[in-house]
Amino acid sequence: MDNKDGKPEAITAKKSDNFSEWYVQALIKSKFVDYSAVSGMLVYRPECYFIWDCIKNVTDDLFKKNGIQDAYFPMLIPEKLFDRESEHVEGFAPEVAWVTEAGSSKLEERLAIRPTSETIIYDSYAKWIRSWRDLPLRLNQWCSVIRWEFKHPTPLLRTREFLWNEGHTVFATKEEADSERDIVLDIYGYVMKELLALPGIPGRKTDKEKFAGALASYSIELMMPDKWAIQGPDWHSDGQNFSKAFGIKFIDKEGKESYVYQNTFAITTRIIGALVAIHGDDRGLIIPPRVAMTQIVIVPIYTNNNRSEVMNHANGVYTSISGKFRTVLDDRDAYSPGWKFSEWELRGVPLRLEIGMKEVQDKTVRAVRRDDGTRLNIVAGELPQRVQELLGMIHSNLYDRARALMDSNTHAADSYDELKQTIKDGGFAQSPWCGSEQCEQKIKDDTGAKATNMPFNVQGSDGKKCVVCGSGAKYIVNFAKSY
RNA sequence: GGGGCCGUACGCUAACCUGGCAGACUACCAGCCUCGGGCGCUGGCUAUCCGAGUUCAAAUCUCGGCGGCCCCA
Repeated sequence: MDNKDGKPEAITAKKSDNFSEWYVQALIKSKFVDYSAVSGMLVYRPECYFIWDCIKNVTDDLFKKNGIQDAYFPMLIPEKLFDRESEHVEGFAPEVAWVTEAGSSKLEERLAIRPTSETIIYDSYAKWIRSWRDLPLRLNQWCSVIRWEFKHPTPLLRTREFLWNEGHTVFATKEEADSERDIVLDIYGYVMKELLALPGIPGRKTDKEKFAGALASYSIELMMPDKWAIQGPDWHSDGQNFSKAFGIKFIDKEGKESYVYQNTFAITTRIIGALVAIHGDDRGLIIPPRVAMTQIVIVPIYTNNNRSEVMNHANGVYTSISGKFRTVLDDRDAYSPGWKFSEWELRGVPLRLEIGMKEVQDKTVRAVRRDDGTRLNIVAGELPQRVQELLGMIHSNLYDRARALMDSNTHAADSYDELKQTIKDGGFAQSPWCGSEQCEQKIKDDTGAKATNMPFNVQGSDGKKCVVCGSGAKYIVNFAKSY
């Protein structure tokens, strides 16, 4: 984008000055994703897709351990099925893409390309469930969905196609259905913290912001570097809305016919956009070690005179760690060491090992952390253990840094003035609220902030007054400008 | 719905106003190099969105199409 300084591949925008420009350059120049021929639809290149694979594998494993199995349902949904639940249709209709033709003939009934799969899945559930013995039924699918956004697309954060899991579980009773909530939210929280080094705020959505057709929605909210909120994974209690619309009913133990209670839940590729945005810096991406396709890059530093000695040492180091860590030995002759440093930093490899003649003589390697630039020399014989420690430290540091950003910009705001000031300054305002949609709407109109969720870990609305109307507060709500 | 801007190689850009061999940087390919922060050098490859018009001659002027971006409602 800018060649004048002779570094055309480097990111020219500063994250702190121009966040959105920085974000796009970081993603594209690092070869993490690319635009495709379809506006609003992305190509996930290997380092990006690797992260999705990690999220998918770990999440799926935990789903299975908790009794949720994978299945797969069609991508196309007949219009009459799609239209069956009215709130659901209203929520999604404006951005549904339709298939209307096959070859040269018009279809008799147009088919929706799934924006989400409740309707096609519940049509099957209605056929499968007859008795209390068929319950619970807990299925999940990994797929992509299409929502034809008309706002300006942003890579990973707002795209017309994205990848996700959609869990669709059904139970005989409301209690049983509700008991799934914390299991699923804990799985998502674990994946965020332990894999992606991302902190989040779990809580319940307000009725205004809940999923179309749900009784209640719960989300994990994250803070972006511009101090706006972005919604992470979510879980919805759908009650009997869909089961009544789709006729999913069973004969219970007493011989009575009743409708099932349902839940849905999802994590999407959007979280990878949040990961890039939150961890990256002016040099490029910083990928947390557990999801980095390349965890360690070895850069040998040699001239024609000492190439074999240096490569000898570098190969030894590679052999000693490559079985245990995802390691690349960058022995490309065509690039200078400095060029390689910049390249791997741009791509976010968490740990770099430099090996030149000094290290050959000392039998050491020079390690450079991507997260904070720390350099240290490591004795070659201690490598696997030391590298293991360093990767762990990098993960913790990334998490702590993101946590500090979020915590230091989250404020209790018990008055309307405090709320307005917090939103104006940028950040999360946690304020008492009476529960009325008018008060919620007024906050949105006055400040541009919306209710992200009502955090589980913030109690104490007792005795407090709604910041808008002054009547008794029922909830503490996390208000923020939101993606 | 209304208004504006812009389409030159992988990318970024010059030439456009005032018509005359489409130039630089980068990438890419081949080779060299003294290669510790995008090192330096030699050689090579690739482009005027599509169509029509005006003209001896069109990237340049005119018209139409297609595509992209921005602003307003």
